[in-house]
Amino acid sequence: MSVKYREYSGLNLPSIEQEILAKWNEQQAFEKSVSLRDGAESFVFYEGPPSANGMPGIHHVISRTLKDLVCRYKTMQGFQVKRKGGWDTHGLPVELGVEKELGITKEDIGKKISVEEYNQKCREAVLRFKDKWDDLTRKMGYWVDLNDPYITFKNEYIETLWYLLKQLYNRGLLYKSVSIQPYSPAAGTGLSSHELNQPGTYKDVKDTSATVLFKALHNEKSIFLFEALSKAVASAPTGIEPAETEPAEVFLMAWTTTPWTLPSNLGLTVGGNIDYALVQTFNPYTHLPVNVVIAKALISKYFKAEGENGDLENYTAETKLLPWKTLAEFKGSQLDGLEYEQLLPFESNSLEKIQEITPGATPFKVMVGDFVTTEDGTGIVHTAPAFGADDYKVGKKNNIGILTLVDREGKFIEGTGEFSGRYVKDYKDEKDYVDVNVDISVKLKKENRAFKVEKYEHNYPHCWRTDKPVLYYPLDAWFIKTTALRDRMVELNKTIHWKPKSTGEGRFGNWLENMVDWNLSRSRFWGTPLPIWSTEDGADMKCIGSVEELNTEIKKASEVLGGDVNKHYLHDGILDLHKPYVDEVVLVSDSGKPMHREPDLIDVWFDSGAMPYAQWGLNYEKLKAGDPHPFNQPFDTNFPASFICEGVDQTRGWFYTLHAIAALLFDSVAFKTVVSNGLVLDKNGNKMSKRLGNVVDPFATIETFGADATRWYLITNASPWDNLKFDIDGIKEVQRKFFGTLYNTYQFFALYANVDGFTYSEAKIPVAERPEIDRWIISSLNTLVKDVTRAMDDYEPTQAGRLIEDFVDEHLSNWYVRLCRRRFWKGEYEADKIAAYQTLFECLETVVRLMAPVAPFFSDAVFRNLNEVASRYNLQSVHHVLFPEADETLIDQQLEERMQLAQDISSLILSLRKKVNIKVRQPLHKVLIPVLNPAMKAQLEKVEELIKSEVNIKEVEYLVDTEGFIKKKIKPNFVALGKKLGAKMKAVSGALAAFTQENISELERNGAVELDIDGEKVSILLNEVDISSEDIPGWTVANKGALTVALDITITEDLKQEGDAREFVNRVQKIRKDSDFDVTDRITVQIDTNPTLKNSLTTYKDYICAEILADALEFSPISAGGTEIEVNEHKLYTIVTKKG
RNA sequence: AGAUCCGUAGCUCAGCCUGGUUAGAGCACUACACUGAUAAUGUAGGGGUCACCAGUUCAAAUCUGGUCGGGUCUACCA
Repeated sequence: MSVKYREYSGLNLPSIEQEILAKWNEQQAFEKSVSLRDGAESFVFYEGPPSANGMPGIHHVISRTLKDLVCRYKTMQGFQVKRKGGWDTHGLPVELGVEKELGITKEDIGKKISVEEYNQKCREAVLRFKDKWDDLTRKMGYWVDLNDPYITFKNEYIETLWYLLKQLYNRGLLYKSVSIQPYSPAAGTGLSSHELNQPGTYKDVKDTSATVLFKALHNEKSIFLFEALSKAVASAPTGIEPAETEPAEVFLMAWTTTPWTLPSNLGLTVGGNIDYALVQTFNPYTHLPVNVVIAKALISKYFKAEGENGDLENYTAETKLLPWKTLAEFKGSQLDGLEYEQLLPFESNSLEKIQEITPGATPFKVMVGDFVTTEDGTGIVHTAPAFGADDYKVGKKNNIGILTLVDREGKFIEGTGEFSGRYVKDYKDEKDYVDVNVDISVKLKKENRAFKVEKYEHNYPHCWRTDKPVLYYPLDAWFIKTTALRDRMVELNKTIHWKPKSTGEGRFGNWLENMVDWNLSRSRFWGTPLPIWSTEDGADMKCIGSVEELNTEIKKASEVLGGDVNKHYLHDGILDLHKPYVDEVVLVSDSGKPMHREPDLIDVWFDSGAMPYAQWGLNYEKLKAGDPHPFNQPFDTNFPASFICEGVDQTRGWFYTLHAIAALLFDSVAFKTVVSNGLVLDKNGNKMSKRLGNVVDPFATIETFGADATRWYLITNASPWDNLKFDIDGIKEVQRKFFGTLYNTYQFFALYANVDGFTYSEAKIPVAERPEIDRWIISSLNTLVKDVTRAMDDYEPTQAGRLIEDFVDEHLSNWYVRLCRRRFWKGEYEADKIAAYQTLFECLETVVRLMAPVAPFFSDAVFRNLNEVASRYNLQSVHHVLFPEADETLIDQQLEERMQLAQDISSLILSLRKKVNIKVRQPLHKVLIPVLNPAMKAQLEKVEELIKSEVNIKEVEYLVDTEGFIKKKIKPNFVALGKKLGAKMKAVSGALAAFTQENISELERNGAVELDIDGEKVSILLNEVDISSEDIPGWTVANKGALTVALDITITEDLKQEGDAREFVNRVQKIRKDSDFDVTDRITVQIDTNPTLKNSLTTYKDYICAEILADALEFSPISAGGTEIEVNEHKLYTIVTKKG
């Protein structure tokens, strides 16, 4: 075994990581970190499965670092943390990738290429970059079980999904219904939201928009409108006579950018709280008098202000300015239920037809909907349930039926009059395409049913493949009735610990409140098939919940139906649960009819949301026993998750599907804590994208700067949930500042510990017996442990990391080591030195354990180096030991405070030295520190020695309050006084500012003072003010807060000589170093005669010799070969030689 | 359009929950020092209307409301 601490020749993080990786591999460090905790309490972690059909990016590094550090931390706290990896393998991105690669489109599948071949291609493509991912996982130090991951395309996985779906089905939570989905008539296919979000699909187009007039029926629902009308007419001095032949008409005005949907109109929707007005005016096309209902806020869009109350009587076709007049105002809710005349009646949309499709439907009425705005249009929304999701929803609620007068090719069906057979948009690139929307508008104009027709430019989605406008179309789909359990899901969500909180309450909470049923259907090829078989008339259905069940049903169907039915699946049963095989299977209904599979696949998000169960697979014994959790072990100890973590973009993705399935089927949360991290942007705050060329290659970053520096940077630079502007310079800074400093500290320790043979073999010196500074750093260290633990427990790794950084840099390196350097290289190997070694060792070892979760490599390297010599643990890796626990008895608040005082005072003295230009090497006689109270003096006395040596001062003199000598200032303590005084604060503050030195002294003597504020007596206590010294007349002083120091800058002859001596020592040390002498080499020194310096050097001969490891100083003339040095402006030659 | 996060020095971020009177670090820049840890370190300097507006309060970077700008998610609508 090595007895020396390893020393490095320079800090090379990547190479250290290589070494550690090799060790982990060879020693099975990860596996051991799990098996060492056998029998311990589990901390359950779920790995959100990435899709391995694309390259990993730097943004994957951040969430995986978070996952990893939490798991490592919990392991170090004694929990057992199993981390099963997983791969998301189904879904559109995979399919699109394969289509692109093969140069085919969806329509070609099943034609140019068989479904079987196509799916085979998908299966191959999906793990294409698995090696790259595994490589990144290893190199970034992410510990996750890669040997036995769950893979969503495996039969066992799909089978569990089927089991879950069947549970939903049995509970009536899985149902088939029509939904309005984006649909491309040109391509003949529905589009997923993903496809709709392809770049460039939304385009600005000019469409014919029409504001049309729906004629209100005159009955009790609308009576208030007609009454308002007749009242207005009656009160008018010369009203327009409602002619007998032409009864007054009231129109509801609605706007549409898709006039082709008008024949399918079945309702009008208004906002309940929106104000509407009944306006008397004329139709600008027919010039007939009309009375229209429109949202009050939108009147100005249709009528000019100058036309208000215009001359309605003398209006003619030639009148330029349309006169108008508000007759009545009312809320939208008053319009609810109002009926109107059908706008464009044809044979295909007669009431009989409508009720044939939807029995009992009551169309052509006004409804109230919350989606109505007064942004544009008229505030009355033309509602055609087939062609808009909102329309469908509100229509269904009000039972107005549904009409789909356009077929899947995008043309009007037969029975729509002159429009029959015409395409609603130019889907076929026809040469002489005439826009049917224009024709519809013209027809309406002629019929006095259009008020305004114009071209309207808006943003509309287009099919990314055909470039043709999408339309929203009703398609059959299977849904999970998530809304049935909405309240429970909201309730369960309240028990989840969200980081950050707002994502859970806001983004996720609101999402739950407004949740709609989950549309599971996807009409694609590569995915989990819906395990539902139905008869042709849809009367009988069967949902399959396991492979065994399917095989049984396969046999049964074959027996009942006979013939060739299922003949390929009789022997071995079904071997692959994907298309096309499942589609070949025919089952039989209880009534003996053949059943075919419902053609849909399910949403991939169901795949990943079901991973808590499917990752373990279905257990048949438990299933047969009727276990409510029939999954393989270790499911029971691994549900729900203690912790999961993914990007915020998963809030409505994975987080939601996990939550929904767990709530729906198991009345449980799926995870107790969830951390959602923000995005990684480039250094300018732009999203990284291949297109912009600003993506950061994680491999290159890790290879150049090391995984630890990268991880540390990602974690400490910003809170995980804030977006991170990724800047390479930031990593460089981390590397230099944090790892560099820590490395130096370790290197320093190793250097001297090796010289002295310190192996931590001596008995531990009780902390109480160690010097003040040791007790201080140990107190700070324990405070650090306490704070880091708190931060980590609260899932605030950013804070934890920053705390560690501050400790290493400010306390350990720049104060403890700096002040203690002498203790390591001077003197004998005895108590004080051993205490120093033990202290520094303990600090290093603890720091390394604290940082291990975030920086797993470097921490392990240092830990191993320390432990190989000291053998304090019988464990190989820092990741196997326990996380440090703070020892409260070692925390001394007073001590930490006074050390802060010492640091502040030293810094003040250094600034004074700088001001008067006296270097630190020149000793000074004394420093004066006014003390405001005995406690402060007691504190200072304890750190006096440290201050003296740090700033090279002989004596500290404390100035107690001798009146007049110290000038004091007084300031109200706002926190204390504010509460007491409230509004009088300003006056008191003014009064205190005017205090004289006598006033202050009086307050200090009596402990209180009475002030007269606006005739009121106010008593101010000593502890309600802050008194500080500000000046010592006749001295150069420096202040910081309540602290003041004054420096005696007289340099006596004696001090001067000592200064020379020190300067000389410094020069010789430099020579030693330049000559590459070992720190322990003894030397001889020859000095050229120099009268001024000889005196100084002789006086301090002993001191000098001790410092530079010389036996004597020899003064004799040097003729040649000497080194010229400069000691306080005196030039001097010297020869330094190694002895022996 | 809705939800949410963010806006503090040239850059990266603390401080905000729990309001308190000189708003802090680090990086970068400039000058000086220190040097047996040296690709480190210290001291000093410049640099801020705490995005904007209004309110609450004796007191607002901090609390409330609104506006603007940026990001993300969801939706896409007559």
